[in-house]
Amino acid sequence: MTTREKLIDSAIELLSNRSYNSVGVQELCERAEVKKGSFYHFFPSKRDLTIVALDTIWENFKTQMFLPILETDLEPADKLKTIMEQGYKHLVSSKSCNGCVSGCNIGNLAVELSTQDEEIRKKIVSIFDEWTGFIEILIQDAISRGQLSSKINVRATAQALLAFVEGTLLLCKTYNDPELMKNISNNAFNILRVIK
Amino acid sequence: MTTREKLIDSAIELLSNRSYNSVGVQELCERAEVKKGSFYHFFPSKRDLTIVALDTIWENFKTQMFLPILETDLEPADKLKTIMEQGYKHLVSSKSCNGCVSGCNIGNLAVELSTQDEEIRKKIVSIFDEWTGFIEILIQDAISRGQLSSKINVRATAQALLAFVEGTLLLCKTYNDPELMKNISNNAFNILRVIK
DNA sequence: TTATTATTGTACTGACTGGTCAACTAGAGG
DNA sequence: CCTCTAGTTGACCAGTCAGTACAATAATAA
Repeated sequence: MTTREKLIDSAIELLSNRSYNSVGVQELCERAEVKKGSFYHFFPSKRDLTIVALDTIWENFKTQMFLPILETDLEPADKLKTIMEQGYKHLVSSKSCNGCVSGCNIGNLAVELSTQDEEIRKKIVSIFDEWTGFIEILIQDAISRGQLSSKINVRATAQALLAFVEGTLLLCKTYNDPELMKNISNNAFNILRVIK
Repeated sequence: MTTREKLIDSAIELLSNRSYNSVGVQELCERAEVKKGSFYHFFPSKRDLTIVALDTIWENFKTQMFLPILETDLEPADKLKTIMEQGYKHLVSSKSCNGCVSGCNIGNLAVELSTQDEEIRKKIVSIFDEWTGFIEILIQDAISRGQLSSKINVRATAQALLAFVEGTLLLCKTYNDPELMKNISNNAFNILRVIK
């Protein structure tokens, strides 16, 4: 593994379990077993490493878990269910590994930095846009199967789903309990009847 | 206003728009026009002030916006709609005031600190528990009016709603756009048909 | 009045922050 | 052999961090 890769890995690991402002360049380097000078040889700043880490996190999530599920021939609803199940498993393993539920790595940075770092905010927006785009395809699929009205606002519905997922991860992190995810997603469909 | 109150106000203001780790004790004191010595006379640590600020934020939200709506004689669904509308207005005014959507002050601290400060995490859990409790009452009301099946898991449904609200605020903050809240909540009811 | 307590002000600590820099090493191409 | 370059190193900034020490002052009570 190259020095650059070691730094990215270190950033993903540390930022996943802690926060941007609580992780220092020094610690980033120590975990990567790299000297500070090397850090600034490969990345102009901590923020730049974070942006690359963000891209890597999203790329990994997309190619290793999200897309493989979307490319199956499951029903749209079952795809969603599978995604939630995979998310649950991820939370369980992350908790057993480091003692706490870390939630969504991307959402975490979004919350912490959106009002403070415009560049990182924009990067996360582009990730959320792409994410929403995939959900839109899924919803379009449901529409073409006659499971959803063709009159709905596809984009807003996809965003609502993403919001629901992010919010669920936020609660799991706060309660430090992956089981919440099961309960919440099993009862999510009741929301509709309350809202409308 | 007492020195103590000035410090709490300052904490609420700064923590609402930024993050815990990016706000220092010195800045907290400057905004409150209070010297550091006074800070540590009234609060043993930055964390303790944060916990008091968290309590105050929740108390204000509860008594000034949440409870007044719950105590009207609106239908449960209309109460929820009103809460979302009020939330939207709050986002709009916060954005016009300081240029960015700050999301949920409580959720923000939850995300940043849940894996790092057990005391603050527990405080937020107790707030979310209370919040969920009020939503449960609302759902029970809907059940007793025959608008929801009595077989549903009331607590998990309430948590799902809270997750949805928190996730929506997270997206609004990331996109720095209050309008998302309108679109998302208007299309939330489509989620159900996708999920189930 | 005096004694006591609550509050404020100033100066400071040691550790840590993100970031810079000049010196150095290893290896490739000629 | 020399030279060039990418990579590496550790010392070193200036500034900030949360928190402390303690004297000076204000308010209160006896």
